[in-house]
Amino acid sequence: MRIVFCGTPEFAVPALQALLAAPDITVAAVVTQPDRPVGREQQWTAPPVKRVALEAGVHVYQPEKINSESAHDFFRRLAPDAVVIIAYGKIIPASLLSIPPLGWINLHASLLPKYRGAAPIQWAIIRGETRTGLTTMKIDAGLDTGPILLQKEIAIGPDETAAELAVRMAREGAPLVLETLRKLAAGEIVPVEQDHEQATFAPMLKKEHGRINWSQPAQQVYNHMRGVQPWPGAFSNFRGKLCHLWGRPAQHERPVVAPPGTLLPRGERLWVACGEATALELETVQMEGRTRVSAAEFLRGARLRPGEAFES
RNA sequence: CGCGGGGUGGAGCAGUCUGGUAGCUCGUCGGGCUCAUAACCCGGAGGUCGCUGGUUCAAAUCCAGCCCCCGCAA
Repeated sequence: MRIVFCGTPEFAVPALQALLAAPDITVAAVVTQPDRPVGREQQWTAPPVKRVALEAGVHVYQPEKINSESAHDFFRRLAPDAVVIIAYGKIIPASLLSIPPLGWINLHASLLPKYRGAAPIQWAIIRGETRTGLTTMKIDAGLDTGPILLQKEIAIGPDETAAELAVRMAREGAPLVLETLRKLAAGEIVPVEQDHEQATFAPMLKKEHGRINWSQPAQQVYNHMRGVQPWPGAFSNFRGKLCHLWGRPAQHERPVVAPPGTLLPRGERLWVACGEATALELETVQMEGRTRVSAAEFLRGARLRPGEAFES
């Protein structure tokens, strides 16, 4: 089977590697986002998928616009049996979707129709889910609305972060993609229309999604912290400065009597009052312009006044 | 030249604007105290204040250049 692979970040890498290693599959080309300047120094950086493709000696195509005449020519000329698209980062126009006979096969990191959109892993954790899953589907004109091919459930660990879960799901998704392609080619899969009534959405995270809401119970604050790793990270404001925080729900028998956001030193340890009389224990703190330090180190330098609180 | 914060004994910070003997919390070492504690008390060691140059009677502090770290933005 001849395929074209479209993908960009680390999440797409395991599936690409599996496809490259599969004896019955030929990766005719890899399509990925253009190199972009990254980081404070604005260094031009190739997407992870591109690096893997180049190592494997596969042709790489990085169009600025996927909805262009040259992109259409590219796909028509290669004439793949199927296109595998994983976290590519652009909406594919319908005129391209009809080119491969087996269609465009997408790996999505949720049990569709739940968590449609760009950040399904993050939102599943933020919402406190204990299980999620992987779905392969045929791309159609909508956003993650295509018919389902295969699904696999994945348990979410109680302390797992979005970054950790993403690595795990990318790895588990690779064989699922292979299985989907093979069974689809063999006619062993009947695509199942999604139950659109049940759909929920997982929009791309923005910076402000990282801001902590201290009026939520500690467990919810913790779920939020886990879900926004590694970006945008969970943060609040302290003494007028942005402050990235890592922690976990505090163990306590008595209700915590302090307004949400109040910093509560307990010797070398540091709690923050949350909603419903709960508290979160901070493990590490990173004030803007400073390096990340333990709660104990933060306390030594901060000289907290009684009743001081995170501003929001 | 994208914007901004920072580099001070082993750790985290204050001091820099308003130059004038290097400070706080902790650790460490020695001693003491206590049934006990988020323990406490006394004493000691440990610093080229990122680097280079300049201004000055005098620079952690003012000026210039360089190195490194971080937040934002992309």
